[in-house]
Amino acid sequence: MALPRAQRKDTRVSTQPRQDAAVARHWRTYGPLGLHPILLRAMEAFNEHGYHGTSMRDIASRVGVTVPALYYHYENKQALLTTLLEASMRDVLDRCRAAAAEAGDDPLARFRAMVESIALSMAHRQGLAFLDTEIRSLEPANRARYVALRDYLEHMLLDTVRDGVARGMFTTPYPADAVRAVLVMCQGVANWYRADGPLTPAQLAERQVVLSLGTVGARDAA
Amino acid sequence: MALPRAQRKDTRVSTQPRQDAAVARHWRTYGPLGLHPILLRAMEAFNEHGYHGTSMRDIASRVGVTVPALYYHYENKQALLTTLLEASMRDVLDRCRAAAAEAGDDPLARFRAMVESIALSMAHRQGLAFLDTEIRSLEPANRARYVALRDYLEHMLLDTVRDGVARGMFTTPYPADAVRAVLVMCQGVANWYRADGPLTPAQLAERQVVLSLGTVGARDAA
DNA sequence: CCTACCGATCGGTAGG
DNA sequence: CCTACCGATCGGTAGG
Repeated sequence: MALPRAQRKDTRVSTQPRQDAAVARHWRTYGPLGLHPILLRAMEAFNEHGYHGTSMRDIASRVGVTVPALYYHYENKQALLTTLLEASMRDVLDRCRAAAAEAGDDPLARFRAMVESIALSMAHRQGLAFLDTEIRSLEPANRARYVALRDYLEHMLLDTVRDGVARGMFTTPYPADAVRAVLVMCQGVANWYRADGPLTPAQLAERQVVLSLGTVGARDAA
Repeated sequence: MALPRAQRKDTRVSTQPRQDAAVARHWRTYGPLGLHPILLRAMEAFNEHGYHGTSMRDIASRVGVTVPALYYHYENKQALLTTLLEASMRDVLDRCRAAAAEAGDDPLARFRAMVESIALSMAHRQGLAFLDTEIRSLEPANRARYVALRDYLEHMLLDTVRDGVARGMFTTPYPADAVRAVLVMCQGVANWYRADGPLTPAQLAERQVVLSLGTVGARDAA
């Protein structure tokens, strides 16, 4: 019983090579999602009907396999959701970290790069970003791990904003609230952005950067 | 069959007098919710487990009645959600309109009052505001009505921001995106605000006003 | 014995 | 408003 489980996990990892490769390249580069077909279809179903509104039978029929085939690859429905959400947040986090590292120590350049990277993630990975509304359906332990990742992102951004305030480059009297506002603004992109709309991801990201600079009270904003 | 339905509707209206009375008083005044116990418990359940994750039996047991009793008062589960969401959005809209009217024609005063009223709604009516995450579970016709109300709020705010830009009081190059950002910032309050936390609703609202002024590039922001 | 599944069905619960 | 139920479908698992 223990051996098959380990082997299943190896199967999962080996089916997601593209995503990791794309992340390793550059934070502004987005390749195909590279998700296992089961995860991809689960994501689509969760986004259309929500976690509880999606049946394993629905996911199975989208993939074109039977329900037991789903349980062969993933322990249960909860595992599908938590795998998706964690993969999503880790990707955002990795790219944001890379963007910050590339930008260097200047708070303004750092803040711009971080917000750009987050906004790009929301546009390029909208399907994953939209899943954020389902965190309530995570079991406590899974939610705790997800929230820890999200808090880490928030702290990274807050450190930069506080540094910018200390150096007189940002004027907001409420750095913590401003950071929360910036992140919720970016998250909100997942609700309305359309890839076939008038804005490219890069244009969308630039607008988010400008709006975010205003929110933290950057001197040269607007 | 037609007579009982009409009687049910009368019952619903007659059980919600307090809320309307509170709204009529002043946009900064918030009394008790005054929702029918079934709606109140349904709201709590939807917020804890989501629409599809909530069973009618769960709601019935919270109220202390049987499942068929629920169907006596409301047609089905969908009616509970759409009634809650529409009541919530109408209240926000009414208060925002009152705030705008009281503020007069100056775009800055008008924008401040509107954002304050929306933020106050999010803090005082957090349980209703949080339901916004469930709009996906509305049937098309119900969602259309809700979205129309939300769009009206957005247009009210956008008209004010555009007026402010035209008069040189706001400097944002992206009024529509800024308004969307401001509204999503306010909506985000429902996710993290705690009534037993350090901020009163009034303090929370003032912070949201300051952050929002930065987002639209108000001259005297921050 | 393994893998990658299948057809059928489990105990309970959904909205009505 | 309750008791007594329905057709169907839920998440998950049986043997092979």
